[in-house]
Amino acid sequence: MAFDLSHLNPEQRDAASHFEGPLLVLAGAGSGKTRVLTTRIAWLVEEMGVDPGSILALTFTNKAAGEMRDRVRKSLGREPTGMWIGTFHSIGVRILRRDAQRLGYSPGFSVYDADDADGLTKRIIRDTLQLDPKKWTPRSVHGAISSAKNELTGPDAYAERALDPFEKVVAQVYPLYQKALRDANAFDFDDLLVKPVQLFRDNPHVLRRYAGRFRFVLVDEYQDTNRAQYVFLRQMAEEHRNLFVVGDDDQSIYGWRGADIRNILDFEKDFPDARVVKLEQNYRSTQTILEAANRVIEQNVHRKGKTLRTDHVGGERITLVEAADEADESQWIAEEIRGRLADSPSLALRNFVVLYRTNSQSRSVEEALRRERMAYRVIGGTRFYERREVKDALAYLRLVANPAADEAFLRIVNVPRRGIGDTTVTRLAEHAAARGIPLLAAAEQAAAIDGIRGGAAKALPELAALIRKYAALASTGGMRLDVLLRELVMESGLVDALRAEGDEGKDRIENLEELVNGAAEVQRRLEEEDPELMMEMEAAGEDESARPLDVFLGHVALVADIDQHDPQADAVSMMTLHNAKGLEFPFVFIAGLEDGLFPLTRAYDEPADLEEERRLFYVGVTRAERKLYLTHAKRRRRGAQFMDSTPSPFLESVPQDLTEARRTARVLERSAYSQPWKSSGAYTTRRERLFGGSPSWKAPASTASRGGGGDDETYQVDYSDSQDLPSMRKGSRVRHPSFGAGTVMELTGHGSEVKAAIEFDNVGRKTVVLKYANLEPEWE
DNA sequence: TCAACTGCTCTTTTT
DNA sequence: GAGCAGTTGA
Repeated sequence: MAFDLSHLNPEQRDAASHFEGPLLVLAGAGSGKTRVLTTRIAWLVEEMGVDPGSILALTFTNKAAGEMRDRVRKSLGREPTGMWIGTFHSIGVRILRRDAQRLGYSPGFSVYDADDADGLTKRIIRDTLQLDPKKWTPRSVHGAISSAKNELTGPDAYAERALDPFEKVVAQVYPLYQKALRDANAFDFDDLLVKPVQLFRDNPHVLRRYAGRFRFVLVDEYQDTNRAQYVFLRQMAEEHRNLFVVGDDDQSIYGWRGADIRNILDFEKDFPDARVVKLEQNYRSTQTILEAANRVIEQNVHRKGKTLRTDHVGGERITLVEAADEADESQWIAEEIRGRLADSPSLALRNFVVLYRTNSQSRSVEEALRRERMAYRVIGGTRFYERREVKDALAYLRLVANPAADEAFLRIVNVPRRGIGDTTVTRLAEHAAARGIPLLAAAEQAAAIDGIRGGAAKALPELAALIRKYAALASTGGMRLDVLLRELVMESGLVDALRAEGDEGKDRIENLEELVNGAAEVQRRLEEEDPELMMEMEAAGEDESARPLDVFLGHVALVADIDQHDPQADAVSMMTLHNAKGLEFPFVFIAGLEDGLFPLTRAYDEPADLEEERRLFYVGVTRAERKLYLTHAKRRRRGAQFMDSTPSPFLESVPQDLTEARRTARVLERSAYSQPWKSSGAYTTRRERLFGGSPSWKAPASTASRGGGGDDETYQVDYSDSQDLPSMRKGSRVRHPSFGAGTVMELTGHGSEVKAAIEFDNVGRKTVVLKYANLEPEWE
């Protein structure tokens, strides 16, 4: 019986049943490219009798990899045993786990995250090179190194090309940085892409092993590949040439991290025997939405050029919303969702998504949804593993897995406090550097190091002994991973220290419990021999192999969404536009369509950047199946200051006959009476009542000439951002999250920098910056 | 020498 | 609010 391809249209079928040779699928948004990818995999296995173990499928996010694996499993009706499906980074880890010894690493290596990498860069700039880390910020230096690595430019080649002073500094740091990583038995994110390429280049027989095994290579979101990824693919496919890539140049939004749009534009040049299939039929959106999307992307010059078609006709108009400020905008969105739900009982919260350019925009939307008592989940933003206590616990664990991981050691050496300060650490680092040993090893000898005395001389060997003890436990495999982690956070004193922090510490302890649950999950999957995880256990080395601990840490480093594991939950989704790629929702709100925010101001410097912002907008528009809302606010707080905003120029490219314009009640009211100080809205009104009404302080006259004028400034503080900066006056009773209840004694400053001197009932007088203090009215 | 405190700066997007 | 540098008191 022939494999059934009847669920595909002719172009899709053409692509999915392509057997050998390079193929580029130029797939528009919503054209079913994921379906084509998974169908091709199933077709190869079922119809052509290809061994699943010879298929390698690469994606950019873990989410996409997980979905692809699920779909393949479903369409095969069984586990695709031996097939490798994963992100470029996770595949890199797998390869390195097996073959890192050839690069001088051991399989228990660490993966340094961005913080670790910045920290290491900083130490090199400050301590080794004795340069000023303020002048040469670790972030930008590491960014330059990262870019160089992604272009496969090594330290020597970089140094030859370094011209300006900044590049000269980078050229000094770069080789030291690479050496420090190797000494720490650690890879950074970029290494996970670059090191396999080096490995293959220097060991042709290793490449032959992989290329010989994976006869079919598939890549999703090919437009996002950078130079290193491109070379990796070329290495893998050079001989068999079965490279199947799917992408959309119009959705290239990762230029800033090295994605090279030329990889897709020049695919036919690079692979002259390549076939190209275009998928221009869109199955996702209404005609209205699609027409708008086409108009938007037409404005870009650098593109292959596709025009999406749909069989859907008509569709609801796109709603453009003008709001007074971000709180008003968020409130409007929340109420619109409520209204939609009330109109159609078949709709659920999960049918709605709010998209924005920057993570910080999520806050006001969250507040509005909370107020309306609607469930929501925020994708991205402050991730679980980025939380302080989680990073601390993981640092302990990483040190246990890899005693050479100096960044982990530095993180926890005085957490919880054990009386080890900067001076002690510096002495320790000097000792370690002189002997070429890791910090942890130096800590064992602390008592013998000049200048380390007293408490530190005792605490350091104790810490080292603790780590050694758990390292031994991890190696024998006698203790379950989750049990090990639990005991480690207890015995290290981490939990006790958090307990002493009070309410906030309680939340943090809960997060640690969550982490222990994550460890238990990995342990369980390994015990059940989950094929996906088992693959990482089979390291190539004979004497050393990966342990559950290594597998867990590898996952934590690469999998961002340990804490948002519930795709079925009925909740409104919120995420950045970058995170939205590949997803679809019936109802989509794109918030913050203001000049300077979206597109960001800095994008105006480079035409290419502006085109990338426009592609980002295009990605957002094409997420919508049924209805699209584009909202903007006339005024928004950005960082420490307020900005009057004009609508995004992107809105001009959306044809008027496809849209309807709306204004929030607050905007209407204000323009009707033109009395901006008479702000309305239930929430503000409640605040006004609570705080006794009229504003009781003014911007000092001296600031009146700044920005929009003095009146404006006062108005901003008192009303328009009342949710962030409650209106108050001398004598108001307030509650501070850590200081408790108190009475406002004095108000100084202006604009967003208003400070309040507060006499707290328990802790006395403190001065707080209103913007950050998170004060609540005290209910009495 | 260290912990606690003050004051200052910072906020694009992500593996 | 967080991270960091600089200061102060113990």
